[in-house]
Amino acid sequence: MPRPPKGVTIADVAARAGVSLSTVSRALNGNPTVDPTLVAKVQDAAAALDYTASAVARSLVLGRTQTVAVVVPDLGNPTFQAILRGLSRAAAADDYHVLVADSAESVDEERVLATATRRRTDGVILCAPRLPQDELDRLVGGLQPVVLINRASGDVPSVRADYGSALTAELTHLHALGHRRIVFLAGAPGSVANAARLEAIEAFRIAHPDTDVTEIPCGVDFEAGAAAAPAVLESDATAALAFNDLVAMGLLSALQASGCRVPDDLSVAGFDGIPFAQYTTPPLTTSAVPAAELGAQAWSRMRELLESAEPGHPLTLLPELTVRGSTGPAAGARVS
Amino acid sequence: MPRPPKGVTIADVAARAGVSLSTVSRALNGNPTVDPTLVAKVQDAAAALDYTASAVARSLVLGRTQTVAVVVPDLGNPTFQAILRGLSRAAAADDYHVLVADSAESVDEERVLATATRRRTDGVILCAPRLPQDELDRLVGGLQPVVLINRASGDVPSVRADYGSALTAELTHLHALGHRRIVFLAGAPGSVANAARLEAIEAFRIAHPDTDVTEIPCGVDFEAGAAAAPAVLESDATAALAFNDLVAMGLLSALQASGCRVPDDLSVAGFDGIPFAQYTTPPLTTSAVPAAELGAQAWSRMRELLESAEPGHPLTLLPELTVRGSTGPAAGARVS
DNA sequence: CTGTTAGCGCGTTCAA
DNA sequence: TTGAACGCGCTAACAG
Repeated sequence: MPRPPKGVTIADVAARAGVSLSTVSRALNGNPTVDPTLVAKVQDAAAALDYTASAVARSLVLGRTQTVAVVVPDLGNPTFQAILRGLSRAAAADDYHVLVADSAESVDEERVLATATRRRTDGVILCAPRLPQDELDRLVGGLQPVVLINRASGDVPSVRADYGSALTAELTHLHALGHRRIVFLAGAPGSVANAARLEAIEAFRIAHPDTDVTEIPCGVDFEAGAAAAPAVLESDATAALAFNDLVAMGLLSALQASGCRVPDDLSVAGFDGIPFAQYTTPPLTTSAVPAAELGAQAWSRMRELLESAEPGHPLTLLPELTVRGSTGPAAGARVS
Repeated sequence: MPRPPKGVTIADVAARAGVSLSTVSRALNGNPTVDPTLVAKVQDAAAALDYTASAVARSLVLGRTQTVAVVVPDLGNPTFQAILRGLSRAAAADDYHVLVADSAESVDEERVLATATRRRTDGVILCAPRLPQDELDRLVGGLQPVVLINRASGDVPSVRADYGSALTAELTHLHALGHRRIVFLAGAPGSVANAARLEAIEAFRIAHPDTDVTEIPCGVDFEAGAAAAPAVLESDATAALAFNDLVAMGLLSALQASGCRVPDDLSVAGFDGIPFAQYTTPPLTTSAVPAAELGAQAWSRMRELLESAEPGHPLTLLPELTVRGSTGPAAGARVS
């Protein structure tokens, strides 16, 4: 077997085929103004030399890399994974590549990675829940084309899930079950995802003066949820609403470990609708965020931007309330 | 605020600083043979113009992209996510970028993506469980530098989890609990991951003639596991060993839905040790594959390759048996 | 229809 | 120490 020829260039192909560089370029790029005979010759030569045009050189001359960057807060979180997956597959279908960057839930990294990855790609899709709004506004200017996920900034194309409405739906669900004292396990204080939820809670409080919704600072992962269990038990709440499913799972587990029965003693609801929420015991009531769809739509926006077509209008998807066994009638309501 | 200057080139900086292109290049790259005065001038000019050298142009002239490709079978699978996460963070720490490609569990895609992504990166880290060995052997030649995850080929650097030993440990665990009739829910027929498990099973059969281990064709996800439940129930097995945790979770759920008690009626064990396995009911006995570590080590190998240092010797990590509530004494054994 | 020429934006020789 | 010129590998404009 011939050694895989390193550094075969277009000149080598041209020499072997007995034509000029441009003819090789044209032939290989399907330019119709080339004699079919020569096309065949060129293709043969290219095949024989195992030639493929240097992507970097093409990128330089064409001014585009066929690659987009995606910045996510945590590759370990199923929600962002689903977004990335949907995005990656959609982009691949359009022959685009995806450069990923994990900001490790850090504001600094979100900022740095966005600009760093942008320099070697044609655009960046930003999922940066922690970045303060003013910084985001400032950042996106120098990043274009940009698509935002779960954020907005000026008229930058964006796709988002309506966290507020979804949380309201969950609260309403709990209220209908008779819950009047509810605790909310909050996520990262600075994040917009958390802010959206808090806003919905505030509106709910006003609409339902009979119901007491209190916040407990918590976090975004298993450990945070488990660590919050004592605080939840100490409160006199009959239902706990977690920032996301990971928190809910951690909480659920810790609660049950200390003898608390769910949903008999306490109802627990999550958020995001990760696949695993279906397999806890009891299965988790949650709001199903169509994350993969969000990713695919984000790509769609980016594609339009890259083709300098009108980007689709901002998209807002409504997560679907998914009622499962972890929520039930309020303990108090049952007694009365 | 000045418009973010598009297309500021090194010439613009040179003009503004009143020096030549080469001086700008040298100054910005920290070449010590430049007059400190000029360095300052250049830096000022660059800052004023918000200049950053084109990554593509640098890549072309330097012959390296500071980017590696990672091909994974499914971005939706927690195990590969963990690998990607560990890899991505390790690479980022060394100022490298990561291009991801999701082969969607397809052999064709594994093959195509590997070469396609290689062309725009400095190397590829391949996690391709489906690719037949001969194809893999042929492929890696033209891909170098390459690092393999959970595969081997010639003396290509690789990192892997010892699936065989881990499965043996699980079988031994079940055997010790008195199980003598065990079903194995097999994964993708062609995959090496599956082959490694089957091999371990065969060895176990020989070592334990008293135990009957039968395979049931299954799959690699929730649905496959759930769909296999009837077959598992129809068998007279007292324990089921799933290809991975996803399958185990699907199975667990379907079994319980049809009234089967785990582990009293049937023990269930998974594989991979995904975080969620801890939150099923009962919690899942499994083998914890250090996936993030695998990813980090894969990067480490790649880094050594890129620095043309001696790549570390092939690494094999042993997954740790994690016994939880889903496995218990065999129903039969308990009666006797 | 084909070949020659000129860049894409940068790093790096080679002289000065 | 600095600048001018060359080349990375390729595509596109311009002639022929």
